[in-house]
Amino acid sequence: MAKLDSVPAPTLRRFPNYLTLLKQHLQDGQSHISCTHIAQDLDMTAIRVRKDLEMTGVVGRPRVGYPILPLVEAIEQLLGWNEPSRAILVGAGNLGSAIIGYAPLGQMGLKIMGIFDNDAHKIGTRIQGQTVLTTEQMPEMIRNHSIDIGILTVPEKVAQEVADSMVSAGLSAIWAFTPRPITVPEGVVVERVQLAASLAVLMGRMLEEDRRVPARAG
Amino acid sequence: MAKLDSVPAPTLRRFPNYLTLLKQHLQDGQSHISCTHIAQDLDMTAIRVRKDLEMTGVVGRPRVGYPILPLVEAIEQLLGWNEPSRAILVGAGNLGSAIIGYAPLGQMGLKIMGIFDNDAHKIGTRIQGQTVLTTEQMPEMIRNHSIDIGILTVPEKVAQEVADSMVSAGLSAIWAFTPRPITVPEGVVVERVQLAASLAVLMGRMLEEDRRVPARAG
DNA sequence: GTCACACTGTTAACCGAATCACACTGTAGA
DNA sequence: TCTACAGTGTGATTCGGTTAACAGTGTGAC
Repeated sequence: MAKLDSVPAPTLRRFPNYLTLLKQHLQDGQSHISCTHIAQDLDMTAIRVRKDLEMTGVVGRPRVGYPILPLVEAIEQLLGWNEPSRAILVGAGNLGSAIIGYAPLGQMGLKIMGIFDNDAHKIGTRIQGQTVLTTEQMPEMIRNHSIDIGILTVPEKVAQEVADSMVSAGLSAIWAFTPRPITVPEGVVVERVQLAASLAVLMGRMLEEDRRVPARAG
Repeated sequence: MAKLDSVPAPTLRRFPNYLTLLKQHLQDGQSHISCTHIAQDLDMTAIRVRKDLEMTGVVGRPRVGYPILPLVEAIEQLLGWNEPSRAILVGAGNLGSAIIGYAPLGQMGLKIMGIFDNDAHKIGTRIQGQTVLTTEQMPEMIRNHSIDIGILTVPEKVAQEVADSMVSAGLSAIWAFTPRPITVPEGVVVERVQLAASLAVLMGRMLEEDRRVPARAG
């Protein structure tokens, strides 16, 4: 039985990596896999893999490893990827379209129920087979289809406003691609994808490397 | 003078947040700002702000706060955002186009020097005013224009291959949007943007919340 | 049957980041 | 000039996640 303890965020972040690897080995016909093997494939230490898998409650056997199928099922259950969650996307710009087109979204238990924008030029157009609706129709959609997750890819200026109307319509989780934080009431979960933060880490480390080995002089 | 100690990754990640806030206050005509104020605006603790700003080497004054302009300059220097870095993007699909169209890229010191793809349908088309070139032309471009950063938005299958040819052409940093890790030699910096990981955290926490307050049943 | 050992499960040590507590400083106000 | 105090700077503490160390276990080989 899976533990009900809260899973640390770093572990949650690594779960998808395990999933893709496990599914691949499953397709190759294997039924068990050892954490040493997983660690090698994903370039991490065996201990960390063991610790992460411990969260699933699945037990392994000496000289055999962990049973893959139960692992996959346990992880998917911990992530809620075993059954589809209903989601909407607001902001059908470049980024929004890219997210919608991101193939493995379906494998992650996400079902896009609607796409919204307030740009007259975009309303009525189709993205990946779905018609773009006006933002005004959003709250109704959230209520009538009991949407769980809102994907926020609107420009900075209206981000907070849209988030507010999402929350007041009953959404419980927001996946935000906004450069600045948004504030939500207690109980609503927000996860931000910060491209700027990621780039900052990349360039910061790059400068550090250059400083350590000054091969190229600016 | 800014410290040359390595800046912790979490701090690097927060720097862009400070930057946008600071620039905004600068535009509003303010010359100084206190960490308490910053903390309130960004919904974090004052202590953490102070610790982060400590890395810049800029000193604040009691009852006045930190001088904004030096702060901005110090942070941009630590991130290498003060002068443009030359970058290329490989993989002109949905995601690639979205990245190219991501407005603040220029403010982050990134100058896109070329866009590459190996899909015959895309080669020759224009994205944000730039013509898509064939992947074969990439190494030449890297060498001739001393490109620093490669943005990797290709499908999973060719990711490692493209990364390899980037590295062998002399790139020193890769910003990868690939679902699986890529391996590079020592000295090359890789930063992955993992959409799946982010979504995993969101949904994991959502389930936790539901478990804690079981308002909605299945 | 029994032996070796690959691999797991668990407790303890470690480390870095976040947080706390508090001394210090110099400005603003009287 | 003096005082109060907002706000900084810093050493000590806590905390969570990673790593290490080691005991336990049951499979596969002989």
